[in-house]
Amino acid sequence: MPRSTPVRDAAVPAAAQPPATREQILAVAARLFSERGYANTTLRQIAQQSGIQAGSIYYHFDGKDTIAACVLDEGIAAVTDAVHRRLAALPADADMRTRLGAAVEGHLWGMLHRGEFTAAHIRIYRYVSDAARARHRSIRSAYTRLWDELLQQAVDAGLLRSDIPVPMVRQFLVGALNWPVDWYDPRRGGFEQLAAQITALVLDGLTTRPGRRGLVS
Amino acid sequence: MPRSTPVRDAAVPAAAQPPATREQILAVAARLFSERGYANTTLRQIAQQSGIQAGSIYYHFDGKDTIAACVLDEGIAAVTDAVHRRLAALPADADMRTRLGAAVEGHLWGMLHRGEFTAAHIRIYRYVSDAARARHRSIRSAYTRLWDELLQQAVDAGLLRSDIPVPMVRQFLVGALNWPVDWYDPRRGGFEQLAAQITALVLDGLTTRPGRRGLVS
DNA sequence: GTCTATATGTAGATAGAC
DNA sequence: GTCTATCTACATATAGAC
Repeated sequence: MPRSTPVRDAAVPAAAQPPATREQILAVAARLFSERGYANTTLRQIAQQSGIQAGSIYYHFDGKDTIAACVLDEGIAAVTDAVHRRLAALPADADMRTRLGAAVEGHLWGMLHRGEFTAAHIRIYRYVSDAARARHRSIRSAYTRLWDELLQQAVDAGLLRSDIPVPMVRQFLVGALNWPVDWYDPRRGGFEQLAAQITALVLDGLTTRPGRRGLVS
Repeated sequence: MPRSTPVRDAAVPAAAQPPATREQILAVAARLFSERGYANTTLRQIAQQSGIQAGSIYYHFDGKDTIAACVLDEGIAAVTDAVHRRLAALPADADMRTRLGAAVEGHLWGMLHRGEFTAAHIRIYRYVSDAARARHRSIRSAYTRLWDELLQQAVDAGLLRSDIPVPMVRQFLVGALNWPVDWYDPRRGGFEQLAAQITALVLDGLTTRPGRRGLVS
């Protein structure tokens, strides 16, 4: 388990601080894990790009596995927080299509806004130690449950097709939403455009449909 | 580069042969690569599960990197072959929806039928040596081109939405089709059912639509 | 074709100075 | 908090017997 983040003096603006070494290590580790894979990333590489020596890492973390656990934490938190925030910001009487769209946008926002951590999470999750993975199983299954409930409500409301089991729809949907982190390029259209396009694709499909709502562009 | 497969006596039924050591090594490697990651899989593990000693692998392959290259080959070939076969089997006057559906089913069939190799391909591609990856770039871009052409034809035919660029639709689509290998369980419904469900989801989306064609179940 | 034995490199982790 | 130096383990790959 990671050390808990030390409490900072609230009177000092956080922005004035240089990046804490611990956070620096995590950011570098996330990027290297997703670029080079978990086992193929060495503590020496992480240390070098963090501007310290390899041995110094052990002052901040118990070891490589603990670093991986923290990176996984950041990645899943970015996504779940974004989804919860967007859903909570909706008016109480928002219809199901609006709610689904908000959840989709939240997932995409979390994924792309903290791309190093979310990409690292997706790519290294299966390959970290059993201990680190076990610690995350409950977090991930809570997120899964959130989607299953949302999708079931959408089925009940008559918005979603009922000919495919909700868990399978969820696996398809969340899987599809995880890919843009691989290829999204902010220079070709901003986030809002991407979110609208992906939302249209998952909700309405690739084909044209007469009287479609929410046409993009 | 791998040695070319030795020519076998055509008079001897292939099925009567015990699995050639070389093929056995590849199959074990593909499974271990996808289960444990590339860098975290050792030649000793591959050798042990192939029933030989680590040193013996070098009679069949130049090294770990060559094994990875062969696994990548098998994975992409399984998918491209299946797609080409399904498209070629269609009558010449098949409409675009039929053609798109055939390509989707072909991709899924290739992915799931040779799951160890295709899963390994997806998971290790970014992490093998530059040399092995470079060798595959052209193969992968040919496959990408096949999809872009198919999708563009579908746009021209009025079947596919034209408000999202074809390359982005392709990235979304192929990405979405790559996930089922992570969670498909043949004990819960056969391949035909899965293919019909995934096809419906990508073509028509998650939402109900009036007068939808091709309802599943 | 497969074995044993080993050369060589480098990984994660630790100890103790500063 | 960070450094240097080092321990121990195990990886890929090679050599040569059988």
